[in-house]
Amino acid sequence: MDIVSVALFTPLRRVFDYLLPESLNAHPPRPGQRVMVPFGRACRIGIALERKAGSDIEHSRLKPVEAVLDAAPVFDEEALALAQWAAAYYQHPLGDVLGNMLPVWLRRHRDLPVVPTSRWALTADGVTALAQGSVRAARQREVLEKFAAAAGGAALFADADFAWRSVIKRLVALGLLAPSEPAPTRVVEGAALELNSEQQIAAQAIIAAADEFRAVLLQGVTGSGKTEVYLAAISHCLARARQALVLVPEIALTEQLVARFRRRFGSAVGVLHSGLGERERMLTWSACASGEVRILIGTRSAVWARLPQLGLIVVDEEHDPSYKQQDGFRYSARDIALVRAQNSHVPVVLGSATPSLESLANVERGKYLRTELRSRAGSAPMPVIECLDVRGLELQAGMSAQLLTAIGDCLKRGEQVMLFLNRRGYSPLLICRHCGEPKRCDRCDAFLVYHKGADAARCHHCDRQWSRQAGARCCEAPEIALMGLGTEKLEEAVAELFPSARVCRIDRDTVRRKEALREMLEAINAREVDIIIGTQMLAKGLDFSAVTLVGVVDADSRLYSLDFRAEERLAQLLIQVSGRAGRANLPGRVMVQTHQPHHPVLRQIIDEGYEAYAATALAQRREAALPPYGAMAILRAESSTPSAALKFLGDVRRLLLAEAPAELDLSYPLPAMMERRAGRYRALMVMRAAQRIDIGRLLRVALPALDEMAGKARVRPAIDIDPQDTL
DNA sequence: AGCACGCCGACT
DNA sequence: GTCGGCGTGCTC
Repeated sequence: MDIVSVALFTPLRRVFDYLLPESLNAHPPRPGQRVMVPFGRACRIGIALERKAGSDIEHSRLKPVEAVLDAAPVFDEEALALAQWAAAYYQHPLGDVLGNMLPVWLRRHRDLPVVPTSRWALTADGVTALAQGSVRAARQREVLEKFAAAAGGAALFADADFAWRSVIKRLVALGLLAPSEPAPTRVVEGAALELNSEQQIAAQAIIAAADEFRAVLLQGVTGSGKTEVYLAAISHCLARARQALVLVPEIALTEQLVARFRRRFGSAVGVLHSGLGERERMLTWSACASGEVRILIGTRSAVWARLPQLGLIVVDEEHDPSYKQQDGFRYSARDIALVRAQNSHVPVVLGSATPSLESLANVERGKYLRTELRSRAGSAPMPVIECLDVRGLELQAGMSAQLLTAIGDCLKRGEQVMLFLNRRGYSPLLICRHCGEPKRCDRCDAFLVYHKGADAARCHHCDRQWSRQAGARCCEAPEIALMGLGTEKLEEAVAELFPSARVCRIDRDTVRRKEALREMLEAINAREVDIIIGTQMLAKGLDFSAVTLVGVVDADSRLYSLDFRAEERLAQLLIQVSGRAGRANLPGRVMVQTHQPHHPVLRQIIDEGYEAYAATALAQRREAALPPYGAMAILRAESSTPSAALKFLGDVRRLLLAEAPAELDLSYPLPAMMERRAGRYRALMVMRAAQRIDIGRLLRVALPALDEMAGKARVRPAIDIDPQDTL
């Protein structure tokens, strides 16, 4: 009797046993290999795990494996071990963990995609046609000329250039172009910048650990040249015939970085992020697994990419909360990067101007090695942050006279201004002037936000939108007034106040289109923009060289958050934001408007800097036994009826208390910050312990009962280990 | 999660 | 009289 257990891409916390039919004896599935199995009525793709002689399931109920897919396992040993570890650590079903680790294509399609020819060369006819000028169509001629100009007549077009694709197809049909052998990816070392002494020390620290696990915290102020250190370390890694993985928090950041990496290392650079199509992701994934891609740059999910010769991992902006997946499998790519580096005995670099308190605590414990970059390129000084007390001041579109004057002065000098406001849309409140009721979303506990461009009242928490008048059922003839300030309105007001200034807004609404962000960044860097308005999206490591004034229009909203990490976030945001101001010979200025000028956090960040703030915050966390000095997990629950989630957590709490060791702290069930979201009611319960193993052990014991209770109560539970926010 | 079966409203 | 709404139950 030959049986194989198979993990399926379901949220079910178990694996399924299948019989191995004799027909598969010649090529039995290896662990990590995809298989086709009958499941319920349908046939599904799963991942073969270990072979065994028997099963707990009655033999007659076992079905046979239908087929073994692919020539080789899609998970190597390293990946399978990592999956097992992650499933145990995050208490998440193995099948779903494995599903998250694979490109969607491999979950959905039986066969691998046909690899497109991405290289073509001019044929003899093509050369002649071009020489004779017999190609009439401008686009076709343009493409042919590009090929003619390229070395060996084989130009490479970006995969995304579908417009070119169709032209090329036409030219191939005409016999002027022919597919050519794909050239091997080449690492073409471009010119490296001279590293300064700090950068050399940092790079050396990483290079020295080339064959062992070492976590290096690269702490460098904005503009101190962290990327050059990454490049130096990666160059060394490539020279040793190893692959490098670079994680970035935002898709928006990949483009700038990819361009820079491609300039230095040529075509060996691969990119993986959620903005790519299914097929594209699959191809890059394969190229990583085959070793064709030598450097992979990507967002969160790229941490799972198969890199058989992995030699270095870089986590850029390591403090960024978007490394944590916020639904489903709630893993932290930053933490996975560390585990992966450890498993593979390679160094991992955590880069940030504002390291997470976790990282600083690990430096303190001697677990991470810290190297610092203190000087900015061109020895530009860090800008001074000015705290603007706006209490009692008259504000125009949220801006004080002082800020407006500073903007005017800056524009007069021909320099760029950047304004931050963390609310998108036009106005965050639509109020009925008769009854004073704000418009609310009917599926969330949230107010609607008016978007002027779309002339719609939108909920930012689900995908709903209404017309401006609709939905106000409060009065017979509602008169809707728009209150409050969003980026859209700020943009409008700024354009009115500074009519000759060219204004550009960067937020989730304006970068929705794929190319939009790149175009805007190009316009900004070409100095075709004077005032840049945006949400925190702008703060994430985007490079602007001519900005000398940064205005934080409203720092207050973040001071009232109940989350224990809110202050850390504010500190990081302020420092990151101020890093955008001033470069080289242009001194920068940062103005932070607040109604709480004496707020201790704000004061400390402004007067003493991030390091001092971090030291204070760490002391407080230690005092309160909060992360990074204690373990935390959150048990979340969602239900479609108001009290079911809360009641469920109450029941779970009793269950856990019966099992829990005394040192475990279990909060009462709490409604989530926004209890109702997209029509679902959400509740949570915070678990804390000195050691995370205590939480893990307890959950592991309680999970079967918990899952059963959840099923009966029709509640969807979710376990969030090391939560990023407690709301 | 899928994908069924399974009982009650507006349509050819 | 059907088509179809999504409630609940199972999947080796």
